[in-house]
Amino acid sequence: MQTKEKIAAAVKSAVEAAMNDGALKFSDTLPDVALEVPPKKEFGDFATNFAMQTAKIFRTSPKKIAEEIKARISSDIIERIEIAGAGFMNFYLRGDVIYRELKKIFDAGKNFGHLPNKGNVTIQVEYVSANPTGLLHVGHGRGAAAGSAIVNIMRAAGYNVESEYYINDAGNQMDKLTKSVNARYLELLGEKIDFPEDGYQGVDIIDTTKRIIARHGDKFITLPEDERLKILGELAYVDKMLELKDDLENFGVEFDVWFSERTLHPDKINAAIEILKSNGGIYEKDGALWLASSQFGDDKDRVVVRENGEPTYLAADIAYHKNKFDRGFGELINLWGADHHGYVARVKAAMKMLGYNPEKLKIIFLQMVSLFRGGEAVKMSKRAGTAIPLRELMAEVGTDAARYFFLMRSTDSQLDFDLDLAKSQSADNPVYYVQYAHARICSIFRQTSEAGLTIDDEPKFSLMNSTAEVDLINKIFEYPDEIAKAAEEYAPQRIARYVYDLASTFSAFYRDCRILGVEKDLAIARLALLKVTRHTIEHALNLLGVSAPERM
RNA sequence: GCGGUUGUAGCUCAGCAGGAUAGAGCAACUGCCUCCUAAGCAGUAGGUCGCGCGUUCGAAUCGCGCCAAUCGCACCA
Repeated sequence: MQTKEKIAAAVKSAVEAAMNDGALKFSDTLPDVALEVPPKKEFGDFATNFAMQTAKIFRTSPKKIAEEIKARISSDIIERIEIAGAGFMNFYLRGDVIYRELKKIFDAGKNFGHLPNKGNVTIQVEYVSANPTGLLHVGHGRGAAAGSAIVNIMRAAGYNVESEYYINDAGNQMDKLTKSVNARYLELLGEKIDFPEDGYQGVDIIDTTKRIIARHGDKFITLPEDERLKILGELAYVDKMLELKDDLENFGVEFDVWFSERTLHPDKINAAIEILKSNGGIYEKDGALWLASSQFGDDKDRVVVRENGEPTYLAADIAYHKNKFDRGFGELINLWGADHHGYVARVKAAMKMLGYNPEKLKIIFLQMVSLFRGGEAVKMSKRAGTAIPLRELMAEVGTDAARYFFLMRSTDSQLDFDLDLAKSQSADNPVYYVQYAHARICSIFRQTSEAGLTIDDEPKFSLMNSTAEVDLINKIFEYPDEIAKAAEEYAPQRIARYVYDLASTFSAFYRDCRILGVEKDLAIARLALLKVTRHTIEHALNLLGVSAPERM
């Protein structure tokens, strides 16, 4: 049991004792005993506002409640309790508690940071899901970083997670890709063409076409238009998918499942539509089929099948989400660009009408990314003629900096990405700062190892009682809680922030506490603490998908 | 007009299941390398938490209204 839980349990039984004695009376349900690490050290190691929260329930002053609890509490880890402020209970732990706790973490080794399994349900996280019609841009990069970090964090927190990429490989966008590549193909082979008005203008389309020509030459030029379109479309699709997977791999992003939209056409889409038709969720009007989404919170009804018989994107999305629910996930998490928020109501309405619980579908929005260089916004890529491709960003600032910067901010804040800062190799740059702390620890290990200093199984942790040492120990204790919260809130920025704070706490330790040149038992205890610290930094950086270099 | 998100130090942002004197980094100023990486550390200064009203013993945090920024409101995705 964690220290926190032990204290909470002790408080709870004290409350029960007080009620049995008649000192406290109530007729309502009591809240949980929430323990927090107080903002100031003089407020103890842990604190709870339980007495203040229950003042109304017990119809007594918070101070009296706190006194009654304090009088009845019994715990072998609490040294003393002080009642402060408006009724806070501040707990001061017995001196040896943190060393026993540290020993547990030390013994856990690489398992520290991996929380107990949360049961058998699997949670699906779907993210990126960009159309295979162009290069991933920095907005997708933010989604890729956030999605992969959330998956990593949730797994560390003990959830079973499956990641998925939905490939929009059907419909208009693919037609546009096909027409664009066809035009470039003819153009590159010397034909005079009119580039399609709604085609993709980016150079990446020309690059794709060049690769196709390099492989297959001009042999499609003589084919009838429809046959050529069919072949070029497929070749372009394959090329675009390779390009996309390549970028993601270089960005440290992997998926368990690649789900093709084509597999939904037409049977699964029709099946979903039939169900909705039969239960009144879909009706016909003006030659089109409409989803009656306004009955379930949407602004208006939406077209599912166009007048011309083509299903809309929404039709595929309904079938897709139905399929997800049918696969039995305990929870579905989608990461969407903020510009898609208008879709939530209609998709949830459809799920409700299909008999699923829309509450199980959680949608996380990623706000926009703006790049800045020299204080100026950078909007377009000079080479690509489009939004800045992720690969250009990676080439400029590196994967580690790109990922860390994407993850520093909460997903629902717009992100100003300072390219100059991300590139700078200085303490101003948070990712370097954290990595530097890790490299420094590794350096210490190299030198202590040369000096013949080795850690044994029973380091004398209690020798470490200075502020810098105790601060670092306590900071490490916070890690499992941070993982749990980051997972619950889908908030990778918590980990980014935590590891930065940890690096900062370590830096103070580094200043005050030498290893080489101090008495051997103390040196070994400190070294053991650094082992735990190094592991924690590395573990947290891994969750973020950022490397932990041993030298810098 | 309707809806989402955001508004906290000069700048970029944490904090938001209500709680103790609102935090961090950058920028500014001041110190610190005979010492395991100065890619570092310590300190000073900097705030009507957009505005107003309300709920509460207590509001940056919850509710309502307003203002501003941004995204969206297709038989596009």
